[in-house]
Amino acid sequence: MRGGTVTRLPGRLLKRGFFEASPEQVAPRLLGKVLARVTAGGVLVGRIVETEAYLGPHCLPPDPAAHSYRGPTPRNSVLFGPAGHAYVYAIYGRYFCMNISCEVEGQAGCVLLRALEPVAGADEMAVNRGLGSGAASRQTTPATKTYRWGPRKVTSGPSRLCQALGLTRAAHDGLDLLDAKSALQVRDDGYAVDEVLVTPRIGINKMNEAVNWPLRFALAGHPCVSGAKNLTGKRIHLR
DNA sequence: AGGCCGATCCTCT
DNA sequence: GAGGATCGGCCTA
Repeated sequence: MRGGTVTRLPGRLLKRGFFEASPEQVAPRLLGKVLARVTAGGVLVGRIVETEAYLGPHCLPPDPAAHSYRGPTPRNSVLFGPAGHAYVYAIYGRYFCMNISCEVEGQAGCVLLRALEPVAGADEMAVNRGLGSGAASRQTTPATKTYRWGPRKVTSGPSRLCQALGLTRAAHDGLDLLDAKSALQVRDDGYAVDEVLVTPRIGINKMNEAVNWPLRFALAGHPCVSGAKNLTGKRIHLR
């Protein structure tokens, strides 16, 4: 079953060391792990099915697409702190995106969460998205390939997943994701990942070399990966 | 099914 | 003062 109300957190917390590494390493390894938000009424859980790596300014060459590219600012300060913390920022005046800080304290670098698969609390997620309760389990229309409903409409996209889990900068930026008392946690429930799709990042369009860097990772063939296109790339197996 | 466009406001220069 | 790590609606077909 999927989407029912749950109060128990699945699996176990990840270790700090998991995130004290290059985002390029962390991003693919994060696939299959779960993001859990503890609310007053229960727990919203989504499996991470799509990520992107953003490299810190200490890297050579540095990553011009990263928010940390020009060094610490009030907004991105979490990125320069310890690993395993949430960096939530507002974009286009209406949306939020969520990242997880990587590297040791003092170095920036992060992983952007681009898509989840609802695991628990799917109905509440659908309501948070402004869709009807039950939208996550409602069938889509395969004939036209247009996803009017279904889990894809609920948590597929970096700002959609924030809306689904009710994540905001005010409430969640800077939270430690590896603390059992935290309202937002990343956990491992033993889900085994097979094939990983690797492509360039989405929305990085400026004329620089970083446009083509293969830093987007997704569970190959998973229906909740964002975008109907952008699915071409090499496929790898994690070692 | 794919492309374009506007919304909307915060952040940094 | 410019420009977003986006989204959804509307257009063409």
